[in-house]
Amino acid sequence: MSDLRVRFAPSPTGTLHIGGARTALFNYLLARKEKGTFVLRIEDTDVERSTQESVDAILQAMDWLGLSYDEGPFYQSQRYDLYKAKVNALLESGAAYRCFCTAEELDAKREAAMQAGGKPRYDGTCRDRIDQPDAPYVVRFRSPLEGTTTFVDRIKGPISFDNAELDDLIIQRTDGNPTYNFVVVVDDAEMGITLVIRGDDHVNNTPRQIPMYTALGYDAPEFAHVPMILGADKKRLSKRHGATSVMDYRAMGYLPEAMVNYLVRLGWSCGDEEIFSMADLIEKFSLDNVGRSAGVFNPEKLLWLNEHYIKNGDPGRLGGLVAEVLAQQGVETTKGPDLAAVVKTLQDRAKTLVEMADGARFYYQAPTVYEAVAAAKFLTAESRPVLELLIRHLAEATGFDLAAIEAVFKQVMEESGLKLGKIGPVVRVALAGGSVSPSIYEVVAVLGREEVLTRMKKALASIS
RNA sequence: GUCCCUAUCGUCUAGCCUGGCCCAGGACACCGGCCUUUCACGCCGGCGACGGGGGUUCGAAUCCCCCUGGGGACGCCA
Repeated sequence: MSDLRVRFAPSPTGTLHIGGARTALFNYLLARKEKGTFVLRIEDTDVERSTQESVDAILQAMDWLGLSYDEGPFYQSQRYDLYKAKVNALLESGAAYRCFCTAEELDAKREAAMQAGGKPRYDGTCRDRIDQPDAPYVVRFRSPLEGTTTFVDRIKGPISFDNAELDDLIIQRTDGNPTYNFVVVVDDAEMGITLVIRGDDHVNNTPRQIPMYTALGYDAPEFAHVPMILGADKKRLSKRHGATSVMDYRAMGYLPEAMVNYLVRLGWSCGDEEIFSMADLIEKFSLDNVGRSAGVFNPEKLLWLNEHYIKNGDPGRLGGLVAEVLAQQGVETTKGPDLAAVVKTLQDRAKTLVEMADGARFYYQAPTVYEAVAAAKFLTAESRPVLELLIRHLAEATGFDLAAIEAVFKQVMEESGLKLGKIGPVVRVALAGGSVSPSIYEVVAVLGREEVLTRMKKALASIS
């Protein structure tokens, strides 16, 4: 166990997105690699937008990806007493003060400042006021006016801000609830977080938070800001770029290991290596190799990785997953051929579990209608003799493994004088209902003698 | 607008810190070929980048400066 303590702190206002998942992954990986502690904290101080459904969705997504945490989930909504006490401490020490400006006044000032071409900042109206009217107020943190705040980002290197750029941010709302920039400081400190790994969009918050650690009597943690993930148009990744939720990909038939592999390589690299198992990553991951610039989310590469993991996956496990997809589509898989055997015939031709399910369906549901074009071309009077020949020999074959089946086809080819190119398509339509299927010998073997004969006879009967 | 970050093939990136091994390597995608009973897989090959301008140096993708591009932040959201 090392002293490293990291955390993932999502706000439950939606599902777990690609970007959040990567941040969580980086935290997880570093914690596991350094044998540190990974804390999960739910940032639900925005009562309006936080929902239990979102919490569940996030937890579920993390579980799917295999990102286990050591402590938590902690809910900020259950820690208000702590925040309240800290706000009061700041008020007493003078590090914070009450501000009686109304939201409307503030909006107007912000608008004006923006118009004037400046940075919209709080003008400090209540910073030094002595009277304390009996009116609604917010609490603001007294930020330093001069000097520079610098920190060394573990990914980006030294970053510094002029304190004059900062304004006094609100740490407690009119309704008494604390705000993000405050609770994040209190919690990261109270939970002993030593390294904050979070999105790039928080670099600007960092110089505002550092003085708060000091005012509260805490040591500031280290920071590592992970670059943003962009869409193909270089704009911040959002719904209009298509599926951005991790679970959307699960629904589309993606494997969690493909998602993890893709996510980690977006912004991190290890020489020329492309394929990483979670175990590899725990061994090899390092903040030193995380890039500093934003990256574009590339669904094609994710697809390729998924294809890779499907191709190399354990047939038994994949079979279970495909069965789930099929079940959702109302296809029963408990009766037909062995799922693992079915999967083996499809691993080289499916890029997703959904595609695999599409390819596997015919094994469990005999064709009720034949694909029109294929039937017109192959289920003709001309193919009757071939089907009859096949039915006879297949029924008589001593074994029914690949070798036996191949022998039967060889024999039929000889007797009919036809090449496999003529016979294969006929059998394919009869068994699978269309012109696309795995290798015909494999299909025959997996389907089994009884089912093959049934389907062939049915096809034969359809030719009239 | 102000501030912060950032910049190698269309995309993800290696190389940059510790200049020469780089007329820049890998992967995805794309294109062509081979294999082939369908669809795929696989294999082989190809296209394709150091944003621009100044420096420093015998020598720069690598170091420095400026410009430009891109992203982010500027909320009683997180």
